Amino acid sequence: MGVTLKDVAKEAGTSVASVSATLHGTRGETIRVGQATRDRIKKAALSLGYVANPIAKSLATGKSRTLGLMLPYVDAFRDENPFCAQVMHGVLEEVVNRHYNLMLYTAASDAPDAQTPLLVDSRVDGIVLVMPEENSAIAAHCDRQGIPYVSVLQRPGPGRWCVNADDYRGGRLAARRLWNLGHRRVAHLTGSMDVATSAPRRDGFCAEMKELGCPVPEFMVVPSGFTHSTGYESMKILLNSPREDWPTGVFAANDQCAEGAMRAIRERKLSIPEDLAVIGYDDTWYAGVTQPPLTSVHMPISEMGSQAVGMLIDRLEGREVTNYQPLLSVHLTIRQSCSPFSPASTPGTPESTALIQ
Amino acid sequence: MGVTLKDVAKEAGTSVASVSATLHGTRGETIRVGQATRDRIKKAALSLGYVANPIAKSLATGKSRTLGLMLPYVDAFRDENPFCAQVMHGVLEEVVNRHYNLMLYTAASDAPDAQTPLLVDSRVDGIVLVMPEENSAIAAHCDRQGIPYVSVLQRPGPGRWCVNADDYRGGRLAARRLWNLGHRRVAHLTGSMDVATSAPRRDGFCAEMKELGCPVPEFMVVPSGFTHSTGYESMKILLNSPREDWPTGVFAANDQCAEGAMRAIRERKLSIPEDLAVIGYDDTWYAGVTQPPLTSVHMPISEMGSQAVGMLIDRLEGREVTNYQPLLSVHLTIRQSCSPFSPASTPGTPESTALIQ
DNA sequence: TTCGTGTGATAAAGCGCTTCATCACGGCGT
DNA sequence: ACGCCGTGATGAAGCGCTTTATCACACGAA
Repeated sequence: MGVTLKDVAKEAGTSVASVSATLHGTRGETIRVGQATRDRIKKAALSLGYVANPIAKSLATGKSRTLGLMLPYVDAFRDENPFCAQVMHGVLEEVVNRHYNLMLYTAASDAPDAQTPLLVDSRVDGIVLVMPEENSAIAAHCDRQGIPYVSVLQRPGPGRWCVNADDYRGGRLAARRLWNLGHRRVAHLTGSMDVATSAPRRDGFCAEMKELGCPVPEFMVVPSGFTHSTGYESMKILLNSPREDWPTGVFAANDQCAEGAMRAIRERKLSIPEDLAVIGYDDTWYAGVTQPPLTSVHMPISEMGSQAVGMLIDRLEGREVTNYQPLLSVHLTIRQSCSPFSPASTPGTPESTALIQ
Repeated sequence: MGVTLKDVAKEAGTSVASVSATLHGTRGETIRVGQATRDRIKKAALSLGYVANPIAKSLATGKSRTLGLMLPYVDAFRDENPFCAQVMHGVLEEVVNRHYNLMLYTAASDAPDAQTPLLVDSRVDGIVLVMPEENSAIAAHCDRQGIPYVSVLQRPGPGRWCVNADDYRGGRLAARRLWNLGHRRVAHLTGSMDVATSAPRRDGFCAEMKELGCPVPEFMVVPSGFTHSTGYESMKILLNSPREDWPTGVFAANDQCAEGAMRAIRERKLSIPEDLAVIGYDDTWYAGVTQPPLTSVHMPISEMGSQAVGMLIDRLEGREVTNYQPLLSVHLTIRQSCSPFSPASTPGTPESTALIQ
């Protein structure tokens, strides 16, 4: 266990320096090795089964070709929400593409003291922070330690590297869709206000409705959350109001929330989308398999992950990054939960099938 | 950037050795430091903001306190199946509990040559392999390099450390449930046969039905897969047979497959569970939000992840592990997709509500 | 006084790799 | 013939930490 450079050097009858230069191509000059020794070294390495020790390499170079991914909470994956998983997908993909490695960290919420962020150690060259909620402790730690990072879902700030999707526009798209289908009494189940994306989605939604001449009354904006159960509860609140106050269209915080809302709606024996249209957010695979399938604002989640990684690596390798606060665009994916026609029933409001983009 | 032991030593007016011993408690003897210097050192470290360099530590000790998690494919997270995400949850949780770190690897399917497994480098003390399909290349690489590993979902073999759930029993539970509810014409949509869990589930299912005096005819065992779409297609095949051959109960490969099957069933305007009962497998959160919610064989997925980590660390730290091929138990979680009563309709076969465990 | 012996502390040798500084050598221009 | 330079190759320092061997120094017992 553990063939070292020295072993290879001895076998090939050369020096460690030459072996190092040959096997791990030094960038260009300083060390030169002739073709003959090169071959001898390669053969020796192969026959001994040499495999480099990245730890030693890291110590010597000060770089580890490893990125960290900091997840907001330990439960990021038990969670019913595939969001983290999808960010991770993008991150992993790009990391693999670029021949980097990935370390996983979690901002353990149970130990909020100064210890925790120490997890983010010098094993990594830089880190990707998934920070739906502001957590300045970790960012501060990175700043202090001089660890470059880029955050996902954190609001832009001066000098802050962060990738976001256009939540405000997402809200507007949802509003426009409902309005186009003829809905005039619409509601919004907001995400948790601790999460940075919630407010812009709500604001975009309300702004668009207002511009369309149909402002959303305050009681139609119901605090909810990003889970199935919060969606269910919040929708029930709406449906407990007098019948004439019921919305005909609902814009939910995300897909899980929307499905929760749909459950509440079904329990009232209302049909979707005829009696009540529903729009979700995120457009994860989940939206495609609900019953009925969800119309949802599509957020390029895994792209956000890969962009973050891309920016980070570019920065680490000294390339210039012009836009370090990209705002990725969203669009609406239309399915049956909010459409003029339903698969199994009579057509709904048929006036506008106009594509929204 | 980079306060070293030496800096602290100078500041405290002592030697590096003492600082090392004080700050990173050496186990017991060899080096002794008096209380006075101890205090001085701690103060110095604090004031300089010293933080240890784990890379150097690793190089010196040969241990990294880091585990690797090898995922079967890059798309493990884009995938609609939350399985990987849940294993990961368990892994991460235990890793954090034990104060280890986690590196993420992926068996990139696009580069099946010898290069790939090199990703698993000596940065890790051991690795957890999630190997639904046999992939001996990676295992072989670990063997060769002497990297300890434990695999999840790999069939037991001599000397092989692996954690599994009792798939055979899971199949039996599903069969028993259907039988108890009076179903005599039952079908099984199998998982992909490349995946180790598929066969035992099928075998358990068929064995139980046979023992109950109701063997499953061969055409009722339909090759399917672990996705929504394969479930949909396979169910359609079943429903394309003459009406009198239709099953009254279906045991699907997993929850996604079951939901696909349910879609096919709905398209035929059959109701679930009255006309056709459906049982899923895995019992991820997904099973709870389908329409109707899925009865599903519960597999302790995240526990499998944490057990794997637990075993691995125990081994690494020289503790004795008596059972290195644990078979975790499964149970049936009953919901509406396979129950005598339906929420919105007439009772189905009311004979047996007996709990199955 | 002398010899252990326990205590506090340190110098220095690695861990496996990178890389700077240096060197030997042969060919070429003048 | 001399000095120069490009080429091939190497020794050794150093990355930040652990750990072994060693040492200095009292203090109590013989």
